[in-house]
Amino acid sequence: MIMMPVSAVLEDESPAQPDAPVDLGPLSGLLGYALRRAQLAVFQDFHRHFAEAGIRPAQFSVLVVLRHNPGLRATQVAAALGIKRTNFVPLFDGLAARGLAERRQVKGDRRASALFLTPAGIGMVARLEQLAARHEAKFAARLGAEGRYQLMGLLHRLTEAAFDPG
Amino acid sequence: MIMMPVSAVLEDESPAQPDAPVDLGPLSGLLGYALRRAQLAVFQDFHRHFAEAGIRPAQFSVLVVLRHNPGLRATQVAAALGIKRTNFVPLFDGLAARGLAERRQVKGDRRASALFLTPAGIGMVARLEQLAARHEAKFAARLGAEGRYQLMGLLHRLTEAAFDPG
DNA sequence: TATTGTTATACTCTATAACTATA
DNA sequence: TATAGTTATAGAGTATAACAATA
Repeated sequence: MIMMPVSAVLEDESPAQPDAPVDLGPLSGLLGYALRRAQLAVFQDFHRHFAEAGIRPAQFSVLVVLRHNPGLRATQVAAALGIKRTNFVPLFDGLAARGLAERRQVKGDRRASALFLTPAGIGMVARLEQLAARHEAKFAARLGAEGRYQLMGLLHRLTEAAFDPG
Repeated sequence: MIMMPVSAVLEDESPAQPDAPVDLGPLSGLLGYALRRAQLAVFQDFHRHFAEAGIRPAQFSVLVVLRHNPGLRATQVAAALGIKRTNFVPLFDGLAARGLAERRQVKGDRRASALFLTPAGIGMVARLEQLAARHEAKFAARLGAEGRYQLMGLLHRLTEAAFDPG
């Protein structure tokens, strides 16, 4: 027996009932849709943890890369993170304006500059990596160590496929 | 023994070598980073498949929901897809301007309108769902049926966790 | 000629506040 | 008072084109 909420409002178009659950159709079986929703969920949690530090995901990724690769050039950082050089400029400018990072002259190539964290930037990364660890632990707890390991492996397989358009 | 590429360019800052691979540090272990890269990879493939139809992911999701739930109101569609009502307006306007969807009066509530696809919109969705099936099959082939099933399950667990901020 | 960094620009997505016309 | 839809606006993210300085 099918029970449905009664609505006296809508008539001859047989439209959806106001309180009926929405049928996502083929959307619910699409990897891209599930990935987008999961990524938004994780990034919302990221934002909750990092809002106090005033750092967004893209900024975090730049800070971490410069922490582990001091002296990289803009083009290299951008390429490693999948950011276009042209968009990297204002992103880095924001970090530089806050005194977290800086450009230094490169001897032998006056076009380029080498990018470094300032001492303040290094301190900031140390703090952020602690926040990141707690943020990550929350999801690891939800998936279990094995589930998290499986997920990382599956995601890497998808990412690698991106550069091999079959 | 540690081997590293020689660079005569940079000196007393011991900066990274120009051609050395970039160390992503803790980024490579973060679920959020892996999710973002995987989602971008899948959406790039989506774009390759759907560019000829001139449909972006958000538009596709609205069309599919209206195909399977004719007569929904804007608020319901937006909520189901995680879009703010205010941002749904121009998104739907774009579909309406192309003759793919339309607003109809609701008898009994003159504030609201019921949303429907036009015949052209229904035809478009039929075509898009075929494109989506091929797009999806590409990634299913890369993961295997079992890997894809596991991935969907893990992603759902992350998404559900979003509404339970622990 | 090619590369590095940059400016200008535009479009999408996302977010908040505030308005209107209804209910 | 509350709700449905809308407008205006602003901030991020992402995209292309074009330029100057340098290699």
